[in-house]
Amino acid sequence: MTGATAARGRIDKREAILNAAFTVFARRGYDKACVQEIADEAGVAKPTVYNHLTDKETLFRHAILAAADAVTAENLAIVERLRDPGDDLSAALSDTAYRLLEVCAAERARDLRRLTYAQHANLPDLTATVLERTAQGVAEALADRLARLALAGRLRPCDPTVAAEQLLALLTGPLERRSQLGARDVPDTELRAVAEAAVRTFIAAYGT
Amino acid sequence: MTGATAARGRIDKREAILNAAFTVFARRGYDKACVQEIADEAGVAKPTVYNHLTDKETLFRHAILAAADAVTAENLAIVERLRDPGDDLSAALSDTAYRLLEVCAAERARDLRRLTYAQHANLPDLTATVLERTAQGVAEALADRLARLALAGRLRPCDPTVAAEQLLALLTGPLERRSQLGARDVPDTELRAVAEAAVRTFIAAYGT
Amino acid sequence: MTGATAARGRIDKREAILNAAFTVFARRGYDKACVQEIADEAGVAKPTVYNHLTDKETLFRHAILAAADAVTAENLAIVERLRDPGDDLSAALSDTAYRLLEVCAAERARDLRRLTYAQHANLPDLTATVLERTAQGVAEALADRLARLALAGRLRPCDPTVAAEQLLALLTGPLERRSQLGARDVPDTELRAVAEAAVRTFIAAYGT
Amino acid sequence: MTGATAARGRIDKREAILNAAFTVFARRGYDKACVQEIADEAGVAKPTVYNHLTDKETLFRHAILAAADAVTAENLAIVERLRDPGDDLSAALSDTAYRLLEVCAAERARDLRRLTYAQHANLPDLTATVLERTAQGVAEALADRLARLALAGRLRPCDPTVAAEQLLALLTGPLERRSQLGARDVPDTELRAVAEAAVRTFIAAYGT
DNA sequence: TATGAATGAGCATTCATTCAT
DNA sequence: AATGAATGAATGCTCATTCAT
Repeated sequence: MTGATAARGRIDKREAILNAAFTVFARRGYDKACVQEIADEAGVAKPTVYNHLTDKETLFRHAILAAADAVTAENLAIVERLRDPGDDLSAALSDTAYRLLEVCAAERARDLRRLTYAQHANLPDLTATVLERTAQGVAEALADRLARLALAGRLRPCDPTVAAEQLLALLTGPLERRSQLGARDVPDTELRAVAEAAVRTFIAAYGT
Repeated sequence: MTGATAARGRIDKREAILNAAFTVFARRGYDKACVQEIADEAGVAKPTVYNHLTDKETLFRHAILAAADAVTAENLAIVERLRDPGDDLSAALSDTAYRLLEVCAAERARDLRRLTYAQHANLPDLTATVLERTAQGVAEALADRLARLALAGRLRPCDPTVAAEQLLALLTGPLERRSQLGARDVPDTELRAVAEAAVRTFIAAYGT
Repeated sequence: MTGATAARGRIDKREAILNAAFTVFARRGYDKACVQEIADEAGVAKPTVYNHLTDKETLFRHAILAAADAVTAENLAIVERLRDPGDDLSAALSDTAYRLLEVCAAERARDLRRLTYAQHANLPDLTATVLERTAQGVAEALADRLARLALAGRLRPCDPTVAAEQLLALLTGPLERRSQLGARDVPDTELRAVAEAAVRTFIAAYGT
Repeated sequence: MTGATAARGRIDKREAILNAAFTVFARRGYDKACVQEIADEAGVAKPTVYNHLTDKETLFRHAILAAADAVTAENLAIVERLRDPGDDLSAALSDTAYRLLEVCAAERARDLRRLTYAQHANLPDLTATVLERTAQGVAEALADRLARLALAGRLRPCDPTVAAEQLLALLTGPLERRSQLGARDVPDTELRAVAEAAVRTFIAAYGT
């Protein structure tokens, strides 16, 4: 067996632990989650968890950040598609909007949001970091796209940061209320409706 | 001592406990908050807390609901003012918007939001109840006002529920991002800017 | 039941815990002793131990100091008898010496010594305090007696501190070696022999 | 590389481990010392420690015994010098006494004493062995010298075992009290004073 | 032989909750 | 009604020890 394989095994185990941690934290919340349960979920012994991640807190931070990066990657890929919106801008935006909602409504994003939010009192810096890596990043990427569209005359001249912020608000606000902060699964049709409504309002305000 | 006075004393004590509970829960989070600290904060002995409120969970529920009702009352009062918007609709909406933001940005509302959100995994029904009593109620009240305005021809005909939802989203979404989910105090001028931007977009989409 | 009785109960429990603690610490050593075993020995629940004594370390300190005070009281009472030595000084000293050896050879004193000594690396201040309260105190009391005896012409003029120190050394040194640092019970006749030899040497050096 | 060299390397590593062990045990005490720290101190991996020494306990025993032998060798060499005391017996004894005190006051001897003593409850046989190899051996060697001196008429006829025991007691007793069981470094002048006083008393009792 | 990685067992400490007063 | 005291149940974390390489 090669050293590379062994290293791979180590990394796999670490990843397994982080995944298990996210799962369990999402299931129980930070405080009620116990390291033993995470270890069980990951199929390792408790001290192995500590060997890899020091601390319950460290474990939490890494699990959260990993999830945040995954969610962000998905969202950025979606926004990126707006680089080439085609002829029907409204349709392109609706598509983007719907896809973003899909990601946000998915379990991982909801759990991530909830867990981060919940620990704000104890781990204030984590909130900031996560926000930066998720919402902020996506908002900026979207602002970039909107700026280009405005420059191309397909949107009225505007502050692209505010425009992006508002478009995202029009998506996530209604989503949150309808999902009851993630308690309820929002059916696909409703997702689509929210996306349509958001884009309609957005175009009314920012379209040419 | 009259019976009424005694009863008053009892009620006062209960209220003191609930206030203390909200304070401590906000400070530490549900799990890290311990009943002893709440008792101390309320100036009573631990068993007294149990005498009045049975359970840590019950205590939490009541403390949260009391805060929710207080916040809602404030918000409803603000929305109510839209019943008589005066000549300048845009100005009236901006005023309403700004005042709502003020309430949402205030500590109590932020704590309420955070605490509720955080316990979603453990107390799912509480999330629903709080949502109903706060956001939902305010959204409906706002929808009522918008419906009247549309009927009066001061807004274009529209689904008032969606309109209200979107106006609120345009307020709370940007607020949350700017406050970093409540981590940072948003200065008054920024609050005003968010309100203006929201109303501008809203009027563009729904104005006549 | 009166308040006094209740308070008594509280104090009794505290004392029971301290006694149990000393017993268990003596049996297992500081680190190997576990609080659960102490609680069991005292017939209380583990948290009760913590209610009364905060900490494993605090528990240890108090248990040790209580034992130290008890041992010291015994020794001081013995030394005190030298205040009235009677006609045969040598006999009086032998009696004192033997009684001191008895105390030092007894289990409690041996355990105390061992436990204190053992934790010196971790709790250096405790060593000092215990030494002060035991050896130091007894040495001083003995020096007082010897000073009076010298003054009365029954011992040759000398530094009573050194004399006391040496007399004690002549007792404890051989005792320790013979008991193998407390491992072996030294039979009474050996105790007596050590006392005799010590006093003989002492009188040879300090007698008139 | 010759087999001998390899063997040497092996032995060196073993010695390094034993030294590291003694250092760490002295620093932390038996229970608080952890094998990892010893391995680090020795510059080897943890399993290597186990390969060489089986057990934490075995490791402890060997480390202690090695130190005991070293201390004893020093002490025996000192006592040996009494074989040729010169004209001034008192001076020769004082010199011996002072040198013995120096060794006993040194860190290694103190640590050895403390560690052995501390583990008496758990490793009773070790106490006995160490005592035999150190105090006992030295006491016997000293008794041999004293016997010869008595035979040569330079000391009064006496039981040399008791005489040796008492001389040693007059040295170590005061030393321990003054060093607070090893907590405090005893300055050289005090060491000398103790030695002088001990020899003075000894000569008074046993001189011719 | 030497080691990186994994684990079983154990322990201090905390806390919600309940009695007895 | 209010409280001081007591407790059962958990949980984070450490460490001696062992595999697999």
